Amino acid sequence: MSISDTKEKILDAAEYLFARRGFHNTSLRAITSRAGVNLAAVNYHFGSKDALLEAVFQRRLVPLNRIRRDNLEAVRETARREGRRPAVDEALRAFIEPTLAFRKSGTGAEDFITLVARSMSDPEDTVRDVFIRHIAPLFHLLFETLCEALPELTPDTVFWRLQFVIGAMGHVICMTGKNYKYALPAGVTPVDDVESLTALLIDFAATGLERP
Amino acid sequence: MSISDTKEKILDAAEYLFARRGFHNTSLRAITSRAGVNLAAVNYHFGSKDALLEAVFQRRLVPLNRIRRDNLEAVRETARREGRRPAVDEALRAFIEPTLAFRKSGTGAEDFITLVARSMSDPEDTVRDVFIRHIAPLFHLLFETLCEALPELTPDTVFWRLQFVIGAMGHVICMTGKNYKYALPAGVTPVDDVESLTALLIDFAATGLERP
DNA sequence: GTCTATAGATTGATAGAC
DNA sequence: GTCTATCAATCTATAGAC
Repeated sequence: MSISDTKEKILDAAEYLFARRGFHNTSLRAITSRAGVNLAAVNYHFGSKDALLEAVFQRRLVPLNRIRRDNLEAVRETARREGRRPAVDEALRAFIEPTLAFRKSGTGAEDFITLVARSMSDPEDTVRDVFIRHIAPLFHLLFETLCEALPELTPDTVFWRLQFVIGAMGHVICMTGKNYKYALPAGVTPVDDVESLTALLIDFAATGLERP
Repeated sequence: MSISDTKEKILDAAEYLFARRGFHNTSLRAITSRAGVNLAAVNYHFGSKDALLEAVFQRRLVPLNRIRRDNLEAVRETARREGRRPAVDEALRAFIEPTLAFRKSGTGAEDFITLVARSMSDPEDTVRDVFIRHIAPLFHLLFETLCEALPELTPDTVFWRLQFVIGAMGHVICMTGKNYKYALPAGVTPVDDVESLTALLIDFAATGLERP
């Protein structure tokens, strides 16, 4: 078995279990058992459990962040070329759409995005720090773009409204995750359709952000 | 030392530590050590660690839910008497204001509301189930009130927009918690003022909910 | 690179003296 | 009700054979 094969198996199993049970509540035994590899393989290939978490984030978040960054910069560039300010809904879409799209990827990425959303409010510093470290530069770019799009608002207002949007997105990601149970009120049909939910969120968020 | 004294001490310590480190990551030894009581006291007074979590929720969530329920029913009653529909921002305020007010209570309730917000997306079923069990009836009442306030929207739309609001509120509760670190962008001043943040959230949420 | 075996520490829970 | 002492299970990490 080649090196990368075992590493990939471990990453897949860790992603699956971290998302469903949490980092601290997932043992290396559970990971290696699910991956079908030896217990000692994690420490051989990654060094420690913490380093494994970092590797799980790295594998998917680096490509995802590249997409989100390219999208955001395209929105700014287009607006600049057309001599107008970037549109709020375009900026939000550049960030939100590729994020929620993980849900319909059909690969283990579905689990990954749940892991990221949960990491945002994880009580453990270890986990939350990994999240913040990976997301901070991108969040900053989104914030700047929205400030350009909404020059009549104070940066403070834009900042907190953006936090509301981040919170809303994180929550629906958790809710639509595999092991989240909630009782739908009578008359409400479950929305399995990622595109509809994305559109609903972007409309809601843009309307709230643009309030005078 | 009386019975209730020891029980209260344990509840205070558990609340503090569960909020900051998470349920699974907090040992009974850490709790009893902080409370200044014997290790065996938790199992004597509460039966198990799970039962202790339930008691921590009970102590503060029962009174809080009574306030939120009374507020919501007052909003409906006033609207009915005046022959109009309930206002969206009034309904939101009835729910959000007493929740965020925990932050400035000066007691351990500050920690408690962080614990609740984090429980919403906790990876462990044990924790999330306690949250859902306590919040479900109240969420249902808020949902119904908003459906009355927004009869031109489908229940599906109201449901998901309300979820966005819940997510936004939970996220700012986590963010303003004691041990949450984040880098403020240049030009943004930290908002310590709970009232301002509450108003900002209600305005944002009402605007998004009322979108046609 | 993969495996077994185990060290070393921590956990929730309980038995039994006082 | 409170305490000490301890059990049995779990955990991460590593040493060393193959």
